[in-house]
Amino acid sequence: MKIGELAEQVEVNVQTIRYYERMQLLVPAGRTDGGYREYGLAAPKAVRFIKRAQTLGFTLKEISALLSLRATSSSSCARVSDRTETKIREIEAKIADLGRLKDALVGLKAGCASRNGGDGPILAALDQ
Amino acid sequence: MKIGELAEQVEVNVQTIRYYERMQLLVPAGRTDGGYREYGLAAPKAVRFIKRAQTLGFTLKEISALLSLRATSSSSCARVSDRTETKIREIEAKIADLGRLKDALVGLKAGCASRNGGDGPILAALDQ
DNA sequence: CTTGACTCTATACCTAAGTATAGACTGCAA
DNA sequence: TTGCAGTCTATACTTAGGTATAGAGTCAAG
Repeated sequence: MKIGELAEQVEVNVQTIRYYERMQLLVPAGRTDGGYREYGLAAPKAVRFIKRAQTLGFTLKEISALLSLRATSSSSCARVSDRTETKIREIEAKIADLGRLKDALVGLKAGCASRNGGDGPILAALDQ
Repeated sequence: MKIGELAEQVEVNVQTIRYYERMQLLVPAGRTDGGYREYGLAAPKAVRFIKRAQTLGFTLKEISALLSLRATSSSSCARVSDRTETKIREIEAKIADLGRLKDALVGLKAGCASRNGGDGPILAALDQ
């Protein structure tokens, strides 16, 4: 599939896809004789992955690192495993933070009627 | 406390704190006669909240909205409760995404030795 | 075999979130 | 009372992540 079709399918700008390529995030499967980029079936999934990961607070650089964890072929298994472990811990920390933030909001909502509403809980949610 | 002390305590640039003020995120408790900003004891907590929330994928605008949920005094309880509910759902979606991403990485790590390593699981983690 | 939609590269522009600099003021301490 | 660190406002610059435009090439349909 060509870049325009991909862009339409995942609802992003064509320029954005080319930008991701410059950032090493999404390399087309190949090029036509005329020089047009050609994308495989996994491409839409990859773009959606990037977009979702961004909403989870990962930068394009971090997403690139995440994606490169897939490339198990070359570097040693132990090294990949280490970096993966680090990422897992980061993600767990985010989940914990979000959980506390959610609890604070749930408390806020519950307390709304009962008029407690101090700013304590919400700020405290992400404290340490 | 003055702006420099606050900045040092939370390890952010003085300019950043003033920037947050322009963005309506962090208003100083008051000003000295000479016009210096003065911050209360909650200020460091508020700055750390902003920083953490950013790593969770919230923009400053969204963080501002989160913080304004505290201001229960004025607008109607029902309206606040509604917006809070929406935020809670957003956060739950993020937690779910992160959980799937984590599972994918755990699988990757486990599968490393056993040489499966297709790119399937990691891209699939954030699909739909 | 031409025309119109699409693509190419390169370059310029845009917004969010800061960061730095200039020039003036504050305020404490020697 | 002067000197120096810290602060003020205003303005300019920077980086990340795009988005738009110009000018040239590609390619399928009529």
